[in-house]
Amino acid sequence: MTTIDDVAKAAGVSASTVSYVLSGKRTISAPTRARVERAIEKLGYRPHAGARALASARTAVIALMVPLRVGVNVPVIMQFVAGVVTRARDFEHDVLLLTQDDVSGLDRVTSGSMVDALVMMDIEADDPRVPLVAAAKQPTVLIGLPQDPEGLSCVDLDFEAAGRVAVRHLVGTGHTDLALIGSPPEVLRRHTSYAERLMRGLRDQAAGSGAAVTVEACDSTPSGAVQAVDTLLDTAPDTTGVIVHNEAALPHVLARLAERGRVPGTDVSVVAVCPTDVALAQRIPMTSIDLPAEDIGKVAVDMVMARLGGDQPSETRLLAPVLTERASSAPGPAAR
Amino acid sequence: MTTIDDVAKAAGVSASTVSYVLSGKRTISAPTRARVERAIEKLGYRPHAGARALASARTAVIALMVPLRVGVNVPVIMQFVAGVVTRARDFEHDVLLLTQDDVSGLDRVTSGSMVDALVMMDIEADDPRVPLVAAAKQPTVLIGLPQDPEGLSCVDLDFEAAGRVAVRHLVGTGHTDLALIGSPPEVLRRHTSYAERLMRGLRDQAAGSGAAVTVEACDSTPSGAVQAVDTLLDTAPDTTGVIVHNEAALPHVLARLAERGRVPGTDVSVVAVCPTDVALAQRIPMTSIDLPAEDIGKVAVDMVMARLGGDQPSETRLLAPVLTERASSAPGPAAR
DNA sequence: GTGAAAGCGCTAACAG
DNA sequence: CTGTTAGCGCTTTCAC
Repeated sequence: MTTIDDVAKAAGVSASTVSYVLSGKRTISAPTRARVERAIEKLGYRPHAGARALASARTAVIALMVPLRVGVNVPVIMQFVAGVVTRARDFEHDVLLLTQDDVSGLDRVTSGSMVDALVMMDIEADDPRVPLVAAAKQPTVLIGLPQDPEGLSCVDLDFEAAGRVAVRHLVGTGHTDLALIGSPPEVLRRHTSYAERLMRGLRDQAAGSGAAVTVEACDSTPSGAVQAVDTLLDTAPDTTGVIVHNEAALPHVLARLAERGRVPGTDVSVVAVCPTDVALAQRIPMTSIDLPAEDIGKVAVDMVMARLGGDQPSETRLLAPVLTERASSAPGPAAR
Repeated sequence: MTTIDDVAKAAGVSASTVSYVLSGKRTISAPTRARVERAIEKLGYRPHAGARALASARTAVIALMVPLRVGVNVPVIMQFVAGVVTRARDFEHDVLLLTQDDVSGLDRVTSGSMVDALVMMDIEADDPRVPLVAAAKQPTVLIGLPQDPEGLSCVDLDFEAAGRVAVRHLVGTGHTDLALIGSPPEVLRRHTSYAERLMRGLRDQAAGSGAAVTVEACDSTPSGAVQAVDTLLDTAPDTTGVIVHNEAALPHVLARLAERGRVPGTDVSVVAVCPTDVALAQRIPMTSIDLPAEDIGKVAVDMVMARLGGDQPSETRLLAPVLTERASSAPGPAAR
C-alpha cells in the first residue's frame, strides 16, 4: 500500500505538502504541485479513508436510511435513492445504506463516526427515529414530515397543495363527485404524514368548491385495487373524478374502472399522484401530479451538505406540485 | 466524544483490556469484563470506526454495486439488495452503496480501504469492472456470470437449468409449440449472461424433446409487451406454451394474450421466471420458476465473508431452479 | 511557500 | 490474565 510518505519522498517534499496539495487548503507553488501530482499519479496513491477520518473527523460518507421491506412503491423509493446517491457524489460523498428496521444502525453510524450526515426516508408522524437523530452530532434531513421535527430539516412534496391542485383540476373540468383511492390501510394506520396531508388538501378544496369527496384506502395489490374500486362504485356510484395515490395499484384501478363501465379518460377523469414515468407507463398516459422523487432526494442532500458547512438553521422545504394533463382526463357532467 | 481511554479509566483497566473485551480476542476474567462492560454502558461508548479501520485494517463495511438506472426490474433489484444488507448485518457489517455507472467508485473504495469486500450485481459477459475488482486487495463476489471470472467468485440462479425445467414442464403437459418472451433488446445486446443462459437451456431441452421454440425480445413497457405478443402470434400462431422472463412486461403480456384470444391458464400455458411474490401479484397466480433474489444476495455475502476469513479458493454457485405450478398452467394440444 | 511534529482513537505485538 | 507501547496514515497547528 502506498502512503502519503511514499508520495512525499518520491516528490521530494514533506507529507504535509502532499496533504495540502490534495486538500487545497494552502497555496502551493506551481512546480511543487506539479511534482506532487506526478508522484501521486505514478504511484497510484489513494489516501486511506480511515486515517483521514481519524485525523480530520470527516468521513466523506452520508448514511441513507431506506424502507427496504414494504414491497409497495419500491420503484419510487429507488428514485429517491438514485437522487441521493448522485447528488452525494457531486459533493464527493459516498452513501452508506441503512434499512428502516435497523434502528440501532442510527446509533452505530452516528456514535461510531461512520458518517458525516444522515438522510432518512419514509418518516411517520410520530417516528421513534426522529429523537434519536435529533440528538446525534451529525446533521440530518428527513424526507417526509414528522409531527415534531425537533429542529431537524425536512423535504417533501407539498401533498396538501397537491390535493388542492387535483381537486381544482377536476372541478374545473366539470366534476363534482370526487374520490381518492389512496394508500394501503397500514400506511394510514402508521400516520405517514403524506397521506394525511393529501387528504387534508383534498377535503379543504372540495369543501370550498362544493364538491363531494369519498376516500378509499387501497391495498397495493391487484385484488386490493379491485376491491377499492368496487367499494367506491357501490358507495358513491356517481363518482366521475378519481384521484389515485398508489403507484402499485394504479394499473389495476384503471383496469377495474374500465371493467365496471367507467373507462378512464372517457367516462371518468383520473388524476394520479406519482412519478411521471409511472404515469406514462400506464395503458393510457395519465394526467398526474408529479412526485419528483429523484429531485427530493437531491434536495435532501443539498440541505444536509449546507448544514455540514456552517451552522445554518434548519428548515422545511415543501416542493410545489405540478399537474400535467394527459389522456386520463375527461370533461365531467357539469361540462357536457 | 468518549474514547477507549475514558472507558479504561472508568473501569480501572488499560485501554487494551477494553479493546480485548470488545473483540473477544483474549480471555478476560469475569469481574474485569463486568467492570468494563458497565463502564462502556454507562459512558455510552462506541469505538471510532476510522480509528479502528486504521489500526486493524478492517472497516466492517462491504461495498454493493447496484444498477440504479431506472430500468424496470427495480423491485427485483431491491430484493437482492435486501438480501445483501440483512446478511451483511448478520456478520456485523454495513453496506456502502455504489452505483453501476460509477466505475471509478470501485477504485475509490478499494484503494482507499473504505471497504473489506465487494458484491457486484448485474454482471455482463464482458464486464469492464471485472478486471478492476479482480486486481483489488478486497475479495469480491459477482451476482451473475462474466465470460471470464478471473478468479472471482460468482452466484446466480442456474438459468440454463431453468430453461430446461420450463420446457420440460410445458412439454410434459402437452405443449410442443413454445415461445420465450424475454429481456429487452438492450439487455441482450449487452450480453447479460442470464438471458443467454436461459435461451441455451430452453433450446437444448426443446431440441431434445422435439418441441419448437420461438424467441421474442420484449421491451419492459406496456407497448413493448403488446408488440412482443403480437409479433409472436403472427410468427408462430400455434404457440400454446409461453415462458416469460421480464417482470415488468409480465402483466401486459398476460393482458395482451387474453385480448388476442389466448387466455392464460386456459388456452395457453404461461411459465414466468421471476420472484414468487411477482408471480403471485398477477391477475392469476402464475406458474413460475422462482428467482430467489433475496437468497442470492445472502449467498453472495456468505461467500464474500468466507473469503474474508481464510484464503478459500473462489467458486461459482448456481442455485437450482424450482418450478411451482399455479393457475397459469393449462394442458396443451397433445394432452387434450 | 514549505517542514516538523503532535496527535486523532484504536489494535496488537511484546512483556510480564 | 493484564498492562505497556508502538504504530496504523493522515491532518493540522506551529515554526520558519
